[in-house]
Amino acid sequence: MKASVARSGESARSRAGKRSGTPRVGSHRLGTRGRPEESRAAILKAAVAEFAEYGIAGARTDAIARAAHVNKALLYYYFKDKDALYEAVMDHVFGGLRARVMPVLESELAPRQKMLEYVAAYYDYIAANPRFPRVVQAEWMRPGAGSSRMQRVAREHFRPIFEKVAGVLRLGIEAGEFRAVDPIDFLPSVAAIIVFYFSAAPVIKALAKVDALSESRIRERRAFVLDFISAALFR
Amino acid sequence: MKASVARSGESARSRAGKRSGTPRVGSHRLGTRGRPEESRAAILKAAVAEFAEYGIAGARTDAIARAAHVNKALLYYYFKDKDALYEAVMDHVFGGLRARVMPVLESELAPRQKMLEYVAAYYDYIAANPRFPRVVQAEWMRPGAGSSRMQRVAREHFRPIFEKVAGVLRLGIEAGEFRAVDPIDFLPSVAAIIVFYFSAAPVIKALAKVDALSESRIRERRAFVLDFISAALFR
DNA sequence: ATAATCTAACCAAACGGTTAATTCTATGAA
DNA sequence: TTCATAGAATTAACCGTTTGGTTAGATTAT
Repeated sequence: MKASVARSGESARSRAGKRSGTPRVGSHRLGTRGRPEESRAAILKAAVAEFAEYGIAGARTDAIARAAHVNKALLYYYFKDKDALYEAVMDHVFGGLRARVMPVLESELAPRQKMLEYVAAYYDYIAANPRFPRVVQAEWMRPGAGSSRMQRVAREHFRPIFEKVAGVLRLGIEAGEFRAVDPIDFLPSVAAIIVFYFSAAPVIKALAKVDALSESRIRERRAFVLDFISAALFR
Repeated sequence: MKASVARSGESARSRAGKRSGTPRVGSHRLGTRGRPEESRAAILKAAVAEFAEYGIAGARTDAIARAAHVNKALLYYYFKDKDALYEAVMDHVFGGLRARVMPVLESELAPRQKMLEYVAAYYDYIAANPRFPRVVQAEWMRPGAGSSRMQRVAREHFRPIFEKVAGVLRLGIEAGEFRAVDPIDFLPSVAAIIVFYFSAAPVIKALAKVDALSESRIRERRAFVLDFISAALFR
Protein backbone atom coordinates (compact mmCIF):
# COMPACT_ATOMS: atom_id res chain seq x y z
CA MET A 1 0.00 0.00 0.00
CA LYS A 2 1.25 3.40 -0.90
CA ALA A 3 0.26 6.85 0.09
CA SER A 4 -0.12 6.34 3.79
CA VAL A 5 0.81 9.96 4.27
CA ALA A 6 -1.11 11.35 1.36
CA ARG A 7 -4.53 12.67 2.09
CA SER A 8 -7.11 9.92 2.20
CA GLY A 9 -9.62 9.10 -0.47
CA GLU A 10 -8.07 11.37 -3.00
CA SER A 11 -6.52 8.92 -5.39
CA ALA A 12 -9.68 7.77 -7.09
CA ARG A 13 -11.31 11.18 -7.10
CA SER A 14 -8.72 12.86 -9.23
CA ARG A 15 -10.29 12.27 -12.59
CA ALA A 16 -13.82 11.85 -11.34
CA GLY A 17 -16.10 14.80 -10.95
CA LYS A 18 -15.15 16.32 -14.25
CA ARG A 19 -17.62 14.88 -16.68
CA SER A 20 -16.08 16.27 -19.84
CA GLY A 21 -13.33 18.55 -20.98
CA THR A 22 -15.62 21.54 -21.00
CA PRO A 23 -15.10 23.90 -18.09
CA ARG A 24 -17.28 23.22 -15.07
CA VAL A 25 -20.36 25.42 -15.04
CA GLY A 26 -20.71 26.03 -11.33
CA SER A 27 -23.11 28.53 -9.85
CA HIS A 28 -20.20 30.90 -9.66
CA ARG A 29 -18.02 30.12 -12.60
CA LEU A 30 -14.55 31.51 -12.72
CA GLY A 31 -12.17 30.37 -15.38
CA THR A 32 -12.55 31.50 -18.92
CA ARG A 33 -12.66 35.24 -18.91
CA GLY A 34 -13.97 35.50 -15.35
CA ARG A 35 -12.41 38.63 -13.94
CA PRO A 36 -8.71 37.87 -13.38
CA GLU A 37 -8.69 39.55 -9.98
CA GLU A 38 -11.23 37.00 -8.89
CA SER A 39 -9.13 34.12 -10.16
CA ARG A 40 -6.07 35.38 -8.35
CA ALA A 41 -8.04 35.87 -5.17
CA ALA A 42 -9.63 32.45 -5.45
CA ILE A 43 -6.22 30.85 -5.86
CA LEU A 44 -4.87 32.71 -2.86
CA LYS A 45 -7.79 31.76 -0.70
CA ALA A 46 -7.56 28.14 -1.70
CA ALA A 47 -3.84 28.24 -1.05
CA VAL A 48 -4.37 29.53 2.47
CA ALA A 49 -6.65 26.61 3.22
CA GLU A 50 -4.37 24.05 1.59
CA PHE A 51 -1.18 25.27 3.23
CA ALA A 52 -2.92 25.48 6.59
CA GLU A 53 -4.21 21.96 6.28
CA TYR A 54 -1.19 20.16 4.89
CA GLY A 55 1.82 22.36 5.52
CA ILE A 56 4.13 23.73 2.92
CA ALA A 57 5.58 20.52 1.53
CA GLY A 58 2.31 18.66 1.99
CA ALA A 59 0.24 21.15 0.05
CA ARG A 60 -0.60 19.98 -3.45
CA THR A 61 -0.76 22.45 -6.30
CA ASP A 62 -3.35 20.27 -8.00
CA ALA A 63 -5.55 20.49 -4.95
CA ILE A 64 -5.22 24.25 -4.73
CA ALA A 65 -6.16 24.64 -8.38
CA ARG A 66 -9.12 22.32 -7.97
CA ALA A 67 -10.35 24.14 -4.87
CA ALA A 68 -10.06 27.45 -6.68
CA HIS A 69 -11.98 26.03 -9.67
CA VAL A 70 -9.09 26.92 -11.87
CA ASN A 71 -6.70 25.07 -14.12
CA LYS A 72 -3.43 24.24 -12.48
CA ALA A 73 -1.44 26.06 -15.11
CA LEU A 74 -3.14 29.24 -14.01
CA LEU A 75 -1.34 29.00 -10.70
CA TYR A 76 1.88 29.22 -12.62
CA TYR A 77 0.54 32.02 -14.72
CA TYR A 78 -0.11 34.18 -11.69
CA PHE A 79 2.63 32.88 -9.41
CA LYS A 80 6.10 31.85 -10.38
CA ASP A 81 5.96 28.57 -8.53
CA LYS A 82 4.62 26.90 -5.41
CA ASP A 83 7.10 28.79 -3.33
CA ALA A 84 6.13 32.19 -4.67
CA LEU A 85 2.50 31.31 -4.07
CA TYR A 86 3.30 30.51 -0.49
CA GLU A 87 5.12 33.77 -0.14
CA ALA A 88 2.06 35.60 -1.40
CA VAL A 89 0.01 33.77 1.20
CA MET A 90 2.42 34.90 3.89
CA ASP A 91 2.14 38.49 2.80
CA HIS A 92 -1.61 38.19 2.86
CA VAL A 93 -1.64 36.83 6.38
CA PHE A 94 0.96 39.12 7.89
CA GLY A 95 -0.16 42.12 5.95
CA GLY A 96 -3.59 41.64 7.48
CA LEU A 97 -2.17 41.41 10.96
CA ARG A 98 -0.06 44.46 10.50
CA ALA A 99 -2.98 46.45 9.13
CA ARG A 100 -5.08 45.46 12.08
CA VAL A 101 -2.55 46.13 14.77
CA MET A 102 -0.49 49.13 13.70
CA PRO A 103 -3.26 51.73 14.04
CA VAL A 104 -3.61 50.75 17.66
CA LEU A 105 0.13 50.99 18.22
CA GLU A 106 0.26 54.37 16.53
CA SER A 107 -2.62 55.77 18.54
CA GLU A 108 -2.29 58.16 21.45
CA LEU A 109 -3.35 55.76 24.15
CA ALA A 110 -1.55 55.42 27.46
CA PRO A 111 0.86 52.44 27.61
CA ARG A 112 -1.37 50.25 29.69
CA GLN A 113 -4.44 50.77 27.56
CA LYS A 114 -2.47 50.56 24.37
CA MET A 115 -0.96 47.25 25.33
CA LEU A 116 -4.36 45.83 26.14
CA GLU A 117 -5.80 46.96 22.87
CA TYR A 118 -2.81 45.62 21.00
CA VAL A 119 -3.27 42.19 22.49
CA ALA A 120 -7.01 42.33 21.89
CA ALA A 121 -6.57 43.35 18.27
CA TYR A 122 -4.00 40.62 17.72
CA TYR A 123 -6.28 38.06 19.30
CA ASP A 124 -9.32 39.16 17.36
CA TYR A 125 -7.46 39.00 14.09
CA ILE A 126 -6.37 35.45 14.74
CA ALA A 127 -9.73 34.40 16.09
CA ALA A 128 -11.31 35.71 12.91
CA ASN A 129 -8.80 33.75 10.83
CA PRO A 130 -8.09 30.63 12.85
CA ARG A 131 -6.31 29.00 9.92
CA PHE A 132 -3.54 31.57 9.86
CA PRO A 133 -1.45 30.23 12.74
CA ARG A 134 -1.11 26.95 10.90
CA VAL A 135 -0.08 28.66 7.71
CA VAL A 136 2.54 30.58 9.58
CA GLN A 137 3.87 27.59 11.45
CA ALA A 138 4.40 26.04 8.06
CA GLU A 139 6.93 28.79 7.52
CA TRP A 140 8.69 27.97 10.78
CA MET A 141 8.90 24.43 9.44
CA ARG A 142 10.57 25.44 6.26
CA PRO A 143 14.06 24.18 5.49
CA GLY A 144 16.58 26.83 6.38
CA ALA A 145 14.14 28.97 8.28
CA GLY A 146 16.61 31.83 8.31
CA SER A 147 16.30 32.20 4.56
CA SER A 148 16.36 35.57 2.87
CA ARG A 149 12.69 35.32 2.02
CA MET A 150 11.82 34.80 5.61
CA GLN A 151 14.02 37.66 6.69
CA ARG A 152 12.15 39.86 4.28
CA VAL A 153 8.84 38.81 5.82
CA ALA A 154 10.20 39.39 9.28
CA ARG A 155 11.55 42.80 8.46
CA GLU A 156 8.59 43.98 6.48
CA HIS A 157 5.83 42.81 8.75
CA PHE A 158 7.22 42.04 12.19
CA ARG A 159 9.81 44.73 12.64
CA PRO A 160 7.36 47.63 12.74
CA ILE A 161 5.17 45.82 15.22
CA PHE A 162 8.13 44.72 17.27
CA GLU A 163 9.53 48.19 17.54
CA LYS A 164 6.27 49.85 18.42
CA VAL A 165 5.49 47.33 21.13
CA ALA A 166 9.01 47.61 22.47
CA GLY A 167 8.42 51.34 22.70
CA VAL A 168 5.20 50.88 24.61
CA LEU A 169 6.99 48.53 26.96
CA ARG A 170 9.73 51.02 27.62
CA LEU A 171 7.26 53.76 28.41
CA GLY A 172 5.22 51.56 30.68
CA ILE A 173 8.27 50.33 32.52
CA GLU A 174 9.67 53.83 32.94
CA ALA A 175 6.34 54.99 34.30
CA GLY A 176 6.47 52.19 36.81
CA GLU A 177 3.25 50.72 35.47
CA PHE A 178 4.81 47.63 33.92
CA ARG A 179 7.08 45.09 35.45
CA ALA A 180 10.51 45.08 33.81
CA VAL A 181 10.49 42.66 30.87
CA ASP A 182 12.75 42.29 27.89
CA PRO A 183 10.86 42.82 24.61
CA ILE A 184 12.68 39.87 23.10
CA ASP A 185 11.04 37.69 25.72
CA PHE A 186 7.73 39.43 26.01
CA LEU A 187 6.74 39.68 22.36
CA PRO A 188 7.10 36.06 21.37
CA SER A 189 5.34 35.10 24.56
CA VAL A 190 2.31 37.18 23.67
CA ALA A 191 2.30 35.77 20.17
CA ALA A 192 2.66 32.29 21.63
CA ILE A 193 -0.27 32.59 23.97
CA ILE A 194 -2.52 33.95 21.28
CA VAL A 195 -1.45 31.79 18.38
CA PHE A 196 -0.61 28.46 19.94
CA TYR A 197 -4.11 27.84 21.19
CA PHE A 198 -5.55 27.95 17.70
CA SER A 199 -2.95 25.81 16.04
CA ALA A 200 -3.23 23.29 18.83
CA ALA A 201 -7.01 23.32 18.74
CA PRO A 202 -7.31 19.75 17.44
CA VAL A 203 -5.12 18.45 20.24
CA ILE A 204 -7.06 20.39 22.82
CA LYS A 205 -10.22 18.96 21.38
CA ALA A 206 -8.75 15.50 21.82
CA LEU A 207 -7.63 16.17 25.38
CA ALA A 208 -10.58 17.79 26.99
CA LYS A 209 -13.74 16.99 25.13
CA VAL A 210 -14.44 20.65 24.53
CA ASP A 211 -14.71 22.21 21.12
CA ALA A 212 -11.75 24.54 21.33
CA LEU A 213 -13.05 26.67 18.49
CA SER A 214 -16.65 27.13 19.58
CA GLU A 215 -17.83 30.68 19.77
CA SER A 216 -18.20 30.65 23.53
CA ARG A 217 -14.79 29.06 24.03
CA ILE A 218 -13.15 31.68 21.85
CA ARG A 219 -14.83 34.40 23.88
CA GLU A 220 -13.69 32.86 27.16
CA ARG A 221 -10.22 32.43 25.81
CA ARG A 222 -10.11 36.08 24.87
CA ALA A 223 -10.88 37.12 28.42
CA PHE A 224 -8.30 34.71 29.74
CA VAL A 225 -5.57 35.96 27.44
CA LEU A 226 -6.15 39.58 28.36
CA ASP A 227 -6.32 38.77 32.04
CA PHE A 228 -3.29 36.51 31.95
CA ILE A 229 -1.08 38.96 30.16
CA SER A 230 -2.32 41.81 32.32
CA ALA A 231 -1.43 39.95 35.47
CA ALA A 232 1.96 39.04 34.07
CA LEU A 233 2.86 42.50 32.88
CA PHE A 234 1.13 45.12 34.96
CA ARG A 235 2.30 45.98 38.45
CA MET B 1 14.03 24.50 -13.27
CA LYS B 2 12.51 21.99 -10.94
CA ALA B 3 12.83 21.39 -7.29
CA SER B 4 12.41 24.94 -6.05
CA VAL B 5 10.89 23.61 -2.87
CA ALA B 6 13.17 20.64 -2.42
CA ARG B 7 16.09 21.16 -0.12
CA SER B 8 18.89 22.95 -1.83
CA GLY B 9 22.00 21.36 -3.19
CA GLU B 10 20.67 17.90 -2.69
CA SER B 11 19.92 16.88 -6.22
CA ALA B 12 23.45 16.27 -7.35
CA ARG B 13 24.60 14.87 -4.05
CA SER B 14 22.22 11.95 -4.05
CA ARG B 15 24.48 9.48 -5.75
CA ALA B 16 27.71 11.16 -4.85
CA GLY B 17 29.48 10.38 -1.62
CA LYS B 18 29.03 6.66 -2.03
CA ARG B 19 32.14 5.61 -3.85
CA SER B 20 31.14 2.02 -4.44
CA GLY B 21 28.38 -0.38 -3.58
CA THR B 22 30.19 -1.60 -0.51
CA PRO B 23 28.85 -0.26 2.76
CA ARG B 24 30.55 2.88 4.04
CA VAL B 25 33.22 2.10 6.56
CA GLY B 26 32.80 4.99 8.95
CA SER B 27 34.51 5.21 12.30
CA HIS B 28 31.33 3.85 13.78
CA ARG B 29 29.95 1.43 11.28
CA LEU B 30 26.40 0.24 11.60
CA GLY B 31 24.82 -1.78 8.86
CA THR B 32 25.71 -5.36 8.27
CA ARG B 33 25.37 -7.15 11.51
CA GLY B 34 25.90 -4.08 13.64
CA ARG B 35 23.78 -4.46 16.74
CA PRO B 36 20.12 -4.06 15.70
CA GLU B 37 19.27 -1.87 18.68
CA GLU B 38 21.82 0.57 17.45
CA SER B 39 20.38 0.59 13.97
CA ARG B 40 16.90 1.23 15.27
CA ALA B 41 18.15 4.00 17.50
CA ALA B 42 20.18 5.56 14.71
CA ILE B 43 17.13 5.58 12.46
CA LEU B 44 15.02 7.17 15.16
CA LYS B 45 17.56 9.83 15.88
CA ALA B 46 17.97 10.65 12.23
CA ALA B 47 14.22 10.74 11.87
CA VAL B 48 13.90 13.28 14.69
CA ALA B 49 16.34 15.57 12.93
CA GLU B 50 14.75 15.11 9.53
CA PHE B 51 11.17 15.62 10.68
CA ALA B 52 12.21 18.63 12.72
CA GLU B 53 13.96 20.18 9.77
CA TYR B 54 11.51 19.49 6.98
CA GLY B 55 8.17 18.69 8.58
CA ILE B 56 6.26 15.52 8.13
CA ALA B 57 5.55 15.67 4.42
CA GLY B 58 8.87 17.32 3.66
CA ALA B 59 10.91 14.65 5.38
CA ARG B 60 12.54 12.23 2.97
CA THR B 61 12.95 8.59 3.89
CA ASP B 62 16.05 8.41 1.74
CA ALA B 63 17.62 11.23 3.71
CA ILE B 64 16.76 9.58 7.01
CA ALA B 65 18.34 6.32 5.91
CA ARG B 66 21.42 8.10 4.66
CA ALA B 67 21.81 10.07 7.87
CA ALA B 68 21.46 6.87 9.88
CA HIS B 69 24.06 5.15 7.66
CA VAL B 70 21.57 2.49 6.88
CA ASN B 71 19.88 1.14 3.79
CA LYS B 72 16.48 2.63 3.17
CA ALA B 73 14.84 -0.76 3.17
CA LEU B 74 15.89 -1.11 6.77
CA LEU B 75 13.52 1.68 7.69
CA TYR B 76 10.73 -0.47 6.40
CA TYR B 77 12.08 -3.47 8.17
CA TYR B 78 11.86 -1.76 11.54
CA PHE B 79 8.94 0.53 10.88
CA LYS B 80 5.87 -0.22 8.84
CA ASP B 81 6.06 3.00 6.86
CA LYS B 82 6.96 6.64 7.07
CA ASP B 83 3.91 7.29 9.15
CA ALA B 84 4.71 4.63 11.70
CA LEU B 85 8.23 5.96 11.92
CA TYR B 86 6.87 9.38 12.67
CA GLU B 87 4.63 7.92 15.31
CA ALA B 88 7.64 6.32 16.93
CA VAL B 89 9.35 9.68 16.91
CA MET B 90 6.35 11.22 18.63
CA ASP B 91 6.40 8.57 21.30
CA HIS B 92 10.08 9.20 21.81
CA VAL B 93 9.59 12.92 22.21
CA PHE B 94 6.49 12.85 24.38
CA GLY B 95 7.61 9.86 26.33
CA GLY B 96 10.69 11.81 27.28
CA LEU B 97 8.68 14.81 28.37
CA ARG B 98 6.36 12.68 30.39
CA ALA B 99 9.23 10.89 32.07
CA ARG B 100 10.80 14.18 32.97
CA VAL B 101 7.73 15.90 34.26
CA MET B 102 5.60 13.29 35.96
CA PRO B 103 7.91 12.66 38.93
CA VAL B 104 7.64 16.33 39.79
CA LEU B 105 3.89 16.26 39.51
CA GLU B 106 3.67 13.15 41.65
CA SER B 107 5.91 14.56 44.37
CA GLU B 108 4.73 15.90 47.69
CA LEU B 109 5.52 19.53 47.04
CA ALA B 110 3.15 22.34 47.87
CA PRO B 111 1.13 23.64 44.88
CA ARG B 112 3.16 26.76 44.39
CA GLN B 113 6.51 25.04 44.46
CA LYS B 114 5.23 22.11 42.45
CA MET B 115 3.97 24.35 39.70
CA LEU B 116 7.29 26.15 39.52
CA GLU B 117 9.20 22.92 39.28
CA TYR B 118 6.82 21.58 36.68
CA VAL B 119 7.39 24.60 34.48
CA ALA B 120 11.12 24.44 35.06
CA ALA B 121 11.29 20.75 34.23
CA TYR B 122 9.22 21.29 31.09
CA TYR B 123 11.43 24.15 30.03
CA ASP B 124 14.64 22.29 30.71
CA TYR B 125 13.50 19.30 28.74
CA ILE B 126 12.73 21.43 25.72
CA ALA B 127 15.87 23.51 26.08
CA ALA B 128 17.88 20.30 26.10
CA ASN B 129 16.08 19.12 22.96
CA PRO B 130 15.35 22.28 21.02
CA ARG B 131 14.39 20.29 17.93
CA PHE B 132 11.40 18.70 19.60
CA PRO B 133 8.98 21.61 19.30
CA ARG B 134 9.41 21.51 15.57
CA VAL B 135 8.81 17.79 15.43
CA VAL B 136 5.66 18.22 17.42
CA GLN B 137 4.38 21.11 15.39
CA ALA B 138 4.73 18.85 12.42
CA GLU B 139 2.04 16.78 14.08
CA TRP B 140 -0.23 19.80 14.44
CA MET B 141 0.27 20.26 10.71
CA ARG B 142 -0.83 16.80 9.86
CA PRO B 143 -3.90 16.26 7.71
CA GLY B 144 -6.89 15.55 9.88
CA ALA B 145 -5.18 16.50 13.09
CA GLY B 146 -7.96 14.90 15.11
CA SER B 147 -7.03 11.47 13.82
CA SER B 148 -7.14 8.39 15.99
CA ARG B 149 -3.36 8.18 16.08
CA MET B 150 -3.13 11.66 17.42
CA GLN B 151 -5.84 10.98 19.97
CA ARG B 152 -3.79 8.04 21.16
CA VAL B 153 -0.75 10.27 21.58
CA ALA B 154 -2.81 12.86 23.39
CA ARG B 155 -4.37 10.34 25.72
CA GLU B 156 -1.24 8.40 26.45
CA HIS B 157 1.16 11.28 26.98
CA PHE B 158 -0.77 14.48 27.59
CA ARG B 159 -3.72 13.27 29.64
CA PRO B 160 -1.69 12.26 32.67
CA ILE B 161 0.17 15.54 32.66
CA PHE B 162 -2.98 17.50 32.04
CA GLU B 163 -4.81 15.89 34.91
CA LYS B 164 -2.00 16.25 37.38
CA VAL B 165 -1.48 19.91 36.58
CA ALA B 166 -5.21 20.52 36.73
CA GLY B 167 -5.12 19.00 40.21
CA VAL B 168 -2.31 21.27 41.30
CA LEU B 169 -4.23 24.23 39.96
CA ARG B 170 -7.35 23.27 41.90
CA LEU B 171 -5.42 22.95 45.12
CA GLY B 172 -3.62 26.22 44.62
CA ILE B 173 -6.80 28.05 43.80
CA GLU B 174 -8.66 26.58 46.74
CA ALA B 175 -5.82 27.59 49.03
CA GLY B 176 -6.12 31.12 47.70
CA GLU B 177 -2.55 31.01 46.45
CA PHE B 178 -3.40 30.97 42.76
CA ARG B 179 -5.61 33.26 40.79
CA ALA B 180 -8.61 31.41 39.36
CA VAL B 181 -7.73 30.02 35.95
CA ASP B 182 -9.29 27.33 33.82
CA PRO B 183 -6.86 24.45 33.16
CA ILE B 184 -7.96 24.35 29.57
CA ASP B 185 -6.65 27.87 29.19
CA PHE B 186 -3.69 27.66 31.48
CA LEU B 187 -2.02 24.50 30.24
CA PRO B 188 -1.75 25.33 26.57
CA SER B 189 -0.54 28.77 27.55
CA VAL B 190 2.33 27.36 29.52
CA ALA B 191 3.19 24.99 26.73
CA ALA B 192 2.97 27.89 24.32
CA ILE B 193 5.33 30.14 26.22
CA ILE B 194 7.88 27.39 26.60
CA VAL B 195 7.68 25.78 23.20
CA PHE B 196 6.95 28.63 20.85
CA TYR B 197 10.17 30.44 21.59
CA PHE B 198 12.24 27.53 20.39
CA SER B 199 10.31 26.81 17.25
CA ALA B 200 10.33 30.50 16.40
CA ALA B 201 14.01 30.86 17.12
CA PRO B 202 15.00 31.48 13.49
CA VAL B 203 12.46 34.27 13.20
CA ILE B 204 13.61 35.81 16.44
CA LYS B 205 17.12 35.63 15.17
CA ALA B 206 16.02 37.49 12.05
CA LEU B 207 14.15 40.12 14.05
CA ALA B 208 16.49 41.09 16.75
CA LYS B 209 20.04 40.24 15.85
CA VAL B 210 20.41 38.05 18.89
CA ASP B 211 21.18 34.36 18.75
CA ALA B 212 17.98 33.08 20.28
CA LEU B 213 19.55 29.74 21.11
CA SER B 214 22.78 30.88 22.71
CA GLU B 215 23.45 29.48 26.13
CA SER B 216 23.09 32.80 27.87
CA ARG B 217 19.86 33.62 26.05
CA ILE B 218 18.39 30.24 27.00
CA ARG B 219 19.28 30.90 30.61
CA GLU B 220 17.71 34.35 30.53
CA ARG B 221 14.64 32.98 28.87
CA ARG B 222 14.29 30.39 31.60
CA ALA B 223 14.22 33.07 34.26
CA PHE B 224 11.73 35.07 32.26
CA VAL B 225 9.39 32.16 31.76
CA LEU B 226 9.33 31.28 35.43
CA ASP B 227 8.86 34.90 36.41
CA PHE B 228 6.21 35.55 33.81
CA ILE B 229 4.12 32.54 34.71
CA SER B 230 4.55 33.19 38.40
CA ALA B 231 3.28 36.74 38.02
CA ALA B 232 0.38 35.56 35.93
CA LEU B 233 -0.68 32.74 38.21
CA PHE B 234 0.28 33.51 41.80
CA ARG B 235 -1.65 35.98 43.87
C1' DA C 1 20.54 -24.88 9.09
C1' DT C 2 17.98 -21.10 10.16
C1' DA C 3 16.30 -16.98 11.58
C1' DA C 4 17.42 -12.20 12.19
C1' DT C 5 19.56 -8.43 10.05
C1' DC C 6 20.80 -5.88 6.17
C1' DT C 7 21.35 -4.46 1.17
C1' DA C 8 21.32 -3.19 -4.11
C1' DA C 9 18.29 -2.63 -7.48
C1' DC C 10 13.92 -1.68 -8.83
C1' DC C 11 8.99 0.21 -9.58
C1' DA C 12 4.62 2.58 -9.95
C1' DA C 13 2.48 6.60 -8.53
C1' DA C 14 2.50 11.23 -7.42
C1' DC C 15 4.06 15.59 -8.10
C1' DG C 16 5.69 20.20 -9.67
C1' DG C 17 6.01 22.35 -13.60
C1' DT C 18 5.64 23.17 -18.98
C1' DT C 19 3.65 23.58 -23.57
C1' DA C 20 0.97 24.71 -27.19
C1' DA C 21 -3.22 25.93 -28.25
C1' DT C 22 -7.77 28.27 -27.52
C1' DT C 23 -11.06 31.77 -25.82
C1' DC C 24 -12.24 36.18 -24.64
C1' DT C 25 -11.92 41.34 -24.40
C1' DA C 26 -10.29 45.77 -25.31
C1' DT C 27 -8.64 48.85 -28.85
C1' DG C 28 -8.55 51.41 -32.84
C1' DA C 29 -8.48 51.88 -37.93
C1' DA C 30 -11.63 51.88 -41.85
C1' DT D 1 -20.54 50.25 -36.79
C1' DT D 2 -17.72 46.87 -38.17
C1' DC D 3 -13.94 44.14 -38.06
C1' DA D 4 -9.22 42.85 -37.51
C1' DT D 5 -6.02 41.99 -34.16
C1' DA D 6 -3.00 42.08 -30.09
C1' DG D 7 -2.57 40.37 -25.99
C1' DA D 8 -4.43 38.80 -21.52
C1' DA D 9 -6.65 34.83 -19.48
C1' DT D 10 -7.42 30.06 -19.47
C1' DT D 11 -7.07 25.24 -20.52
C1' DA D 12 -6.07 20.02 -21.75
C1' DA D 13 -2.52 17.22 -22.24
C1' DC D 14 2.06 16.21 -21.18
C1' DC D 15 6.76 15.29 -19.07
C1' DG D 16 10.81 14.23 -16.25
C1' DT D 17 11.84 13.60 -11.39
C1' DT D 18 11.25 12.48 -7.03
C1' DT D 19 9.50 9.59 -3.65
C1' DG D 20 7.55 6.06 -0.68
C1' DG D 21 7.70 1.55 -0.78
C1' DT D 22 9.01 -3.50 -2.51
C1' DT D 23 11.67 -7.57 -3.73
C1' DA D 24 14.74 -10.99 -3.92
C1' DG D 25 18.76 -12.11 -2.22
C1' DA D 26 23.12 -11.73 0.68
C1' DT D 27 25.47 -11.91 5.24
C1' DT D 28 26.20 -13.35 9.86
C1' DA D 29 25.52 -14.88 14.72
C1' DT D 30 23.79 -18.85 16.92
